[in-house]
Amino acid sequence: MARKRTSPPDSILGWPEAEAAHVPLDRVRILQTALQVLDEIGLKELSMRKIADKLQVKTASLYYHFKDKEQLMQLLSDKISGEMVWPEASLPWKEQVLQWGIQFRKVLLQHRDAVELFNLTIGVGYQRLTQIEKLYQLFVSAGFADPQIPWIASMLKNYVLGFVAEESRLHAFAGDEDQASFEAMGEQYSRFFRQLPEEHFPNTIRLAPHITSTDWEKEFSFGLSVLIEGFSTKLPQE
Amino acid sequence: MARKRTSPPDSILGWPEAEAAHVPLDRVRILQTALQVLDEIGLKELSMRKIADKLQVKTASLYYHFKDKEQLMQLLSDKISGEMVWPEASLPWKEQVLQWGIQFRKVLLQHRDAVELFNLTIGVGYQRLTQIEKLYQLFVSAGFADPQIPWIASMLKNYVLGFVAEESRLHAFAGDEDQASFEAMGEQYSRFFRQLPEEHFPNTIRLAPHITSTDWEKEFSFGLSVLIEGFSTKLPQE
DNA sequence: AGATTAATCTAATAATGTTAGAATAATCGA
DNA sequence: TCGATTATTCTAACATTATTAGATTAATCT
Repeated sequence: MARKRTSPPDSILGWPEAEAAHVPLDRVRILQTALQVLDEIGLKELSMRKIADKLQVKTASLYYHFKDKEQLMQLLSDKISGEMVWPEASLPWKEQVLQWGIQFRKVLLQHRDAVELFNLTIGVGYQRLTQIEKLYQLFVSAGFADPQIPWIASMLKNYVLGFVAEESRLHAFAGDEDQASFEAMGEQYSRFFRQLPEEHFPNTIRLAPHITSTDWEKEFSFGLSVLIEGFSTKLPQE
Repeated sequence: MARKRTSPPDSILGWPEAEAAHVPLDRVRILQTALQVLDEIGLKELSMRKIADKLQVKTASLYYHFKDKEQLMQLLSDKISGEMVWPEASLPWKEQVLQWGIQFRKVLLQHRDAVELFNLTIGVGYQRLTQIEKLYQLFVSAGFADPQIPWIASMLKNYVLGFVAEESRLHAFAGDEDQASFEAMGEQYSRFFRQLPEEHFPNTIRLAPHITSTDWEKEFSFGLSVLIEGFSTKLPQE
């Protein structure tokens, strides 16, 4: 894994790889590998040491580039946010909301524990602010009243975050080893419901099949539709 | 803070306080004081050591009663959930949803960092399961279709969690020292918006006044109303 | 080449969750 | 009431964490 630098490899003179020995650190490169580490071992295991190790650098060096771990995580969440793809501004607003939600969910699912990271940090970075700005823009042009726009935008954002949180929580609950264990997942999960005392949780038990074998795509767009319809009722008539 | 036990205080003979020296530990008492500690110093500072200290007990003793910190936090969130007050089942379902949301938010605001605690643990405890069970019951009697009930209930729960998360996050952002610094809070908060580059965040800046001086009660019931209206559109006609 | 700044490392600190095994307290059977 | 058994709590250690001060090396500029 770690490449030795004592005896440089026999390579053509001036070949770039030769003196790529110790590339200096910078925020971008640190965040890059931090994201890699996150994807590999998850948020709970993500530590300054592990990031530094992967960079072949001592832990303390990171503190020259970041105030503390919180700032690093802050910027990490911002980097992830930067992967957002914006919906076409020409589309009707309902379609735009739909696309925004789909894209946001996609980004969150792309990186391990991304939701937890988002919930742990405040969205004051450039990318995350832009994300909200775009939402505001969307609802402004849809004709919503100014005071309600931040409320609506917040609801939409929180819906996606909450949804993906639950989605990946259940993935973890069922054991994340194989992705082929789709069967076993439903099994282990619904075993939990079966052991509940029937007299206290009649509805939970009766609805269990619908919970354990939910179609995430369907559930997600159902929720978006609920929100969009709900928003519509608050749209001022003209 | 810690009371010495070497020389018992001069007190009337047989006075109860005298031999209240070492009450044995049990889950209930530990969780009680854990909740106290949480309210005093917050989730980030909550440690096994601090809980044990308050109980005048060594840290390791807690591990006789709990598997690990996660289980303790798990049951702690469950205890908080137990403070829920359920809405009257005789009320119309829309009113019940409203009351459920209001009560849940109230409970979450009652304890420091309760939302973060809820987000960090999975809701498989008795009280939290009951909370969901009640929601299911509510939507069943309202006449919703079975497959959608878990979806709707999840949305409602996540809305309250997301809302209170944001609410208390902004409290913290503005400095939680004085509760009298309601003015200063808006000030420090809106200073943040003023320093944003105008060309990139026109909407955010224009809407800033509505964000910094939002009426939380109004915003909360607005959101509940959006959800209720949205749910209504999914109600099967009969 | 010499001096100044930038970047990284060494080494230490305080705090965390957790565990094995010793010591104590409580309980129960005779 | 004694002895043995079980239930709790403590002692003492481990490994890991984030963070910092100050020494050391590398890079840059005059």
